[in-house]
This record gives sequence, C-alpha cells and structure tokens, in this order.
Amino acid sequence: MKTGRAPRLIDINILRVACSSCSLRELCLPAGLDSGEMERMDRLVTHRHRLRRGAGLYRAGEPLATLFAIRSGFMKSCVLHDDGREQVAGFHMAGDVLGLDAIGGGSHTCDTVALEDTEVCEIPFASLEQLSRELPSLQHQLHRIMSREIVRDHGVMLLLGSMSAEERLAAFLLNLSQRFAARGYSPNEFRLRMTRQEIGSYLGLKLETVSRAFSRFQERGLILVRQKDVRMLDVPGLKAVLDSKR
Amino acid sequence: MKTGRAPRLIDINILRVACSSCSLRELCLPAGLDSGEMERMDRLVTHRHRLRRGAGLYRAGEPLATLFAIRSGFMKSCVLHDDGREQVAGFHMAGDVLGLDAIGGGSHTCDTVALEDTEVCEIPFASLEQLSRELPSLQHQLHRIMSREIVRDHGVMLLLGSMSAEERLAAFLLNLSQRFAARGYSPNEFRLRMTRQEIGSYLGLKLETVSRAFSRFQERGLILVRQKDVRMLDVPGLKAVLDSKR
DNA sequence: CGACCTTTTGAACGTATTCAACCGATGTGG
DNA sequence: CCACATCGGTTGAATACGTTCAAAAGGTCG
Repeated sequence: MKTGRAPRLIDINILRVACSSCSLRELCLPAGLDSGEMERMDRLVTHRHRLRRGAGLYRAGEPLATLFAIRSGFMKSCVLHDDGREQVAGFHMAGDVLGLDAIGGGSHTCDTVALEDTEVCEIPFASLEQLSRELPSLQHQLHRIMSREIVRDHGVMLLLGSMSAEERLAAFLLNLSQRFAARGYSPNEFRLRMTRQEIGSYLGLKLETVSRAFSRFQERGLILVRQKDVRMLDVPGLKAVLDSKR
Repeated sequence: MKTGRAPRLIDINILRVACSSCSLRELCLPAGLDSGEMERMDRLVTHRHRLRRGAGLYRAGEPLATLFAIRSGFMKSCVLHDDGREQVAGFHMAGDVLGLDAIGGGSHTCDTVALEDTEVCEIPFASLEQLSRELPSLQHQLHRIMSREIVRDHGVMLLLGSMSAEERLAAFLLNLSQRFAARGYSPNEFRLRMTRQEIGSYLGLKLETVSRAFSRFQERGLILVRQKDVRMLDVPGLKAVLDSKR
C-alpha cells in the first residue's frame, strides 16, 4: 500500500498536502472554510496516496477508516451484485470525495479503481466527524457533499430508468464536459479515461450500443470521436437529443 | 398547509410528538441516543403534519426548511426531468427520513406525495445541524442515514442498469417485504400502496410489463396477487429469480 | 513484430414497448 | 340503490430498440 520513502521526503510530502494551499479547495471538502478553519483541516489531512492506473483504492467489505478526496487523476467506483454482476456507479475526478457509502454500515460497499495515475488525500473519518462538530461550515459542507451525491444518484436513476441509449450518452458527455469545465479544463475537447465497456456499464448499455451511439453522433456532426478523444462540436445539438423524446 | 386547531389541541399534539415515546425511534433519526439526548431531540421535533392520500409534502424547487420523518403511512418521491418526464425515485415508509436531497442546494430536488394517509414529523434542519454538533451520536446517525440513502440509490442503479424486468420486480418485492418485516408487519402478506404505473416508473418499466411480470410470478406459484394485495408464497423462489441469470 | 485488448460494424435475435381492447373495482350523482 | 363514468389492471399482437454473436480493424505494449 504505502510506498516506502526516505524520512526527508515524507516531511516534504506532508507540507505539500495542505488543503489551504490546494487549488481544489473550493471544489472539495474544505470549501467555504476561513483561514483559521482551513489550518485545522490541514492538520487532519496529512497523507496523500498515489495510485497507478489500474490500482484499486478500496474494495467492498473493507472497513471504513478514511474518506478520500481526489487530488488529481480519474477513478471509477463499481457496485457489485451478490452474483458477481458488477456495475460502474460513478466516475470521479479531482475534488470529488470517495467513501461516503461506507459510513452507513461501517465498511465500503463498492470497489474503486484508478483509471489513470491518480493522487488521493486521506481524510480520517472519525477525526472529520470530530472536527466538523467544532466547525459549522465544515459540518455543513460535509452534509452538502453527501446530499449532492444523493442528487447525482437520482439523476443517474432517471437516466437509467427513462432514457434511450442516445439520450444516455448525450447526458453522459454533457455531464463530463461540464465537470471538466468546472475544473478549468476545456469543456469542448477531452480524453475519455474509461473504455466503452465501462461507459456502457455506467449507462446500463452494452459496449456495442455505446460504440454505435458514438458513431451516429459523429455522423450527425454533434461530436468528433477518435478512440478516447472527444471533441464536442454541437453542444446545443447534444442538449436537443435530451429533449427530443419530450 | 397547517390545519387550524384550537390551542388546547395543539398542546396535546406537541406532547404526542415526542421522539422518546415513539415506537419508531430505533429505526429513525434518534436511533442510538440515550435518554438525556433523546429529551433534547424531543425539544427539536415539536410538529407533526397530516397528509391525506394524494397530498404533496413538498415540491422540487421549494427551499429546505425542515427534514421530515415518516411517522405512519406511505409516500413516494419523484424526480423530474427538465422536459417534464418524471420518475419515482423511492417509496418511503415509517421511520424513513425525507428531504436529504435538498441539503446540497438548499432547495428540494424532488416532489413527495402521500400514497395513503400519512403523518410526518418536522425536523427543522438548521436546529438539527446545531444539535448534532453537540450530540456525537445524533451526528453519526444523521451521517449513517444519508450514507444509507446513497447505498440504496446504488442498489437501484444496479437494478436499473443490469436487471431484466422479472429480476427487477422480484428485487422490488423482496425489498418491500423486508422493510415491512423490519417494522413489525408481515413480510409474507402486504398491500401495495402504489399503482402498477408507479412501480413501473420506479423500476424503469412500463405498467404493462409490470403487470405481465406479476402474472408470470403468479403462474409459477411464486406469489399470489389480487389487485394491490400480495402474498409471498415462495421467497426462496423469488430470490432464485435474482440469481437466475448467473 | 506479434499478442492482446479495445473498438467498430453487420446481421439475427429477444425483450420490453406500444397500441388496443377488455375487464373489474371504485366512486358519484340521479 | 343503481347506472354510469372513471381509473387501474390485464392480456394480446405488432413493433422497436438494444442485445447477442461474429468478424475484422486499429491501438498498445511487451
């Protein structure tokens, strides 16, 4: 798990971890904290963790020790059915907080895997609960993050329950685009970190269906796809796909 | 909204609201509180609210003022797509807490409607946050409830994303059965409070498909359905439907 | 360069949807 | 209290959409 390092390097690493100097702080758990509060948060979040592409962060069943905030990179989380069926429950990028599903039962309920080299910050959960009792804005931000996760899941349920394949893919691309934009990346050009299979799993479709939908979007001039690179050519057109069926 | 009452009746009502004397307290928000803590909870939850069948509790867009705990009855919540499409996001019964989705953005993101005459307790959210800063077990229970909602939603996503119509209905019936059991009702015989249309909306199916699946389950001797009354004849058989596909 | 994985595309198939008719239960007004 | 209107549920037949199976091309990595 932990990569062995010389003591001096560890010290440097700890200094670097500070939320207060993190460019993502307004997207992440410490959003809205003042500088004094942020300093207390710094003392809580003292460890980072590097993951190679393909490496898992935690697996279903493991006890909850810390939440994780993505510092850089891209991850997926997968829920598992008893019978081995597995489904991608979400794709996660910088600023997202992972592990919230484990609070209820004390242990994780899904697997998380890095889809590219990824760095995560460890947020010890017991200490977080304690600190959030002292800092109302931290408490509120934690509540907001959990609530937004619920709202996000409701959106996915709507997508899975009542949209056609093309509508699902359009919604997926628009959502990704918007999240990249919120992090300062181009909303019009990005690289998919996941396979067609993983997109399909998330959208409740087979990989062939995803591939065909990509091709049709390209034929209609809505996007340009080459392998994992996507260029959004006609965002209003993609939005229209969502309203088409009324 | 509020039903006008004579002062004396209001007093009686307030006395009756107390969490400490509520039979659902171990299923609900105050689960795990000691008697001193429970008393403080009593002071927070001072209002109940009666809903006739068909009446709404809140609608998407309304600002969050209080969470609601179902004291008795049965409700549904519906998420709405921009274009008017609507989907049932959940069915809720005694002990369930409603309104968690509103915390993130400050206003509700779904509509909630009573499917039978229902009583809900009002939990002012700002006061709840304040009290949960003082009572670690309350804080933790709130976190647990939000987390469990996330896990539940993941389960629905799995269902919508990778199960056949029959598997979805079997999972739905088994889940209902288990929740009735947890509340002291028979897990083998219950009355559905929702229409086939609403079940279908929740499961991502059309009402005809739901109806056909019910009929096939009955033909196979798994259940007995007459209108809204269901008797579970072969629970292991229903569970087998879930594992059938592998 | 060769092995493997991902993606694309075609054709046949199957499941859920759509359209339509009918039945039964419920509730209302004469 | 019954006639009638309405709503919810069931069932059948035709259709549509996504899946499955299969083959081949393009990328990636040893």
